[in-house]
Amino acid sequence: MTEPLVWQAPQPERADAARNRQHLLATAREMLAEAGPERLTMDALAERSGLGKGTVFRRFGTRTGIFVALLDDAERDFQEQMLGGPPPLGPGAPPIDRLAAYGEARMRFLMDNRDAARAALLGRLPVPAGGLPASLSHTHIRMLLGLIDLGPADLTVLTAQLTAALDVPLLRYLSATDADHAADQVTDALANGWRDLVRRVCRP
Amino acid sequence: MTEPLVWQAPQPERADAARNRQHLLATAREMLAEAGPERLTMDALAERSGLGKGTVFRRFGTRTGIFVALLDDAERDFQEQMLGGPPPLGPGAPPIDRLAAYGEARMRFLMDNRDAARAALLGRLPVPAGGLPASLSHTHIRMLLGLIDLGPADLTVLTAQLTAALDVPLLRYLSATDADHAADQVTDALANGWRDLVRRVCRP
DNA sequence: GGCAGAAGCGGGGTAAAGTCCGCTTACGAA
DNA sequence: TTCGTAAGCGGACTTTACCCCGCTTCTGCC
Repeated sequence: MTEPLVWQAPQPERADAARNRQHLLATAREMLAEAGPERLTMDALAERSGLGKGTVFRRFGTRTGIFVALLDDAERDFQEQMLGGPPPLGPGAPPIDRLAAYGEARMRFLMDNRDAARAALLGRLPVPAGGLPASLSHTHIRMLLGLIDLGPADLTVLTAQLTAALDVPLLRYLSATDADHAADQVTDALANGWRDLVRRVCRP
Repeated sequence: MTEPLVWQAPQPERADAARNRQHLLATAREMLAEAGPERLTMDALAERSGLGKGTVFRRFGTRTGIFVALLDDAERDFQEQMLGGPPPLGPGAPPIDRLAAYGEARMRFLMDNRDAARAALLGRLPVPAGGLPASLSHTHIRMLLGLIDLGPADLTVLTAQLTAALDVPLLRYLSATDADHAADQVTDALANGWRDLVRRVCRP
């Protein structure tokens, strides 16, 4: 019996619970847009949504859990593009190109959801007991690396390294106090850097 | 006028302040060794050291600041090895070898100070306004990369990527609930992975 | 429909981070 | 030595995440 990857409510959710979850997510999104992440407190969310504090915690586990849920939600269609959309992001292109394209797409995605991304990814990560983590990003990168001929390589470690190299520089930037200043240039530089890193790592 | 890299008390510290700082650090180290990081609260540290809570915050800024200070302290002699010790860690070896050796050394260092490292690096990083960060690790890696012929490359981004690829996988492991289980094997695997990554990135 | 018991709910309670501000102390200059 | 003042100190206060547990509401089953 393994722990779930990230915190989540037990499987078969009762109808009222599901309704509340949706309501809470919608309210959270509103509050985030209106007043920024630091104003999104558990008490405020409970009050504004007309539910009890206990309920909020039951649904999301921790404050970070709210941002993770928000990001998951936004990630859903991004994920579809990734798994079944047109190349180079979707299947059909050579895996190295898909890897490069994936990095750029993920960066733009995180950038577009910067508030949630910052709070979700900087918050203390829930780590599954007894194993290495497997976020969506991690899984996808590992899958693509498996399709590339890399010679002798420890794919587990390489995946962890590349996942970190993809997310962390952007997160660092997003945490800077003036993160909105030159957002596009920075994103471009990071996307180019990712492309270059992939090329260096994967060339024969 | 730039912000300091990490939070620190204003420059010329009064004698009583310096004494208190040392006393607090020593007490913190004791508490960490005796009861683990989660028991090291600001209140507890203040009480045990016989000082006021305000003083603790004045010295370290935030809770994370204490772990950062602890780690900095431990890092001092490691740093000397790095800057002036024998090759391949110190100067004299080819920069690629130094880079590889540095990664392994840093991993062992973080592993030896895992409690402080985890708390310091997972805690919300204080990010300097208006620029990319420059931790000791970051600076050293950037310096070494500057000595290597990499062809066209954005060294700023590459440095951020490699710094992340070095620290994050280990931190993830350190955050796992059973982090002490197979510590040495994991460290070895990560060190090998780092060596391999450096080789891939830096080969002509 | 009625029932049992699990799932969900609410909101008061606790602990710990971080702030504030009036009092005290070190220390350079006269 | 004395004095002015900036630095330091302490601890009450505020805020907020997170826990607890008695009560309520679903929902599958007869």
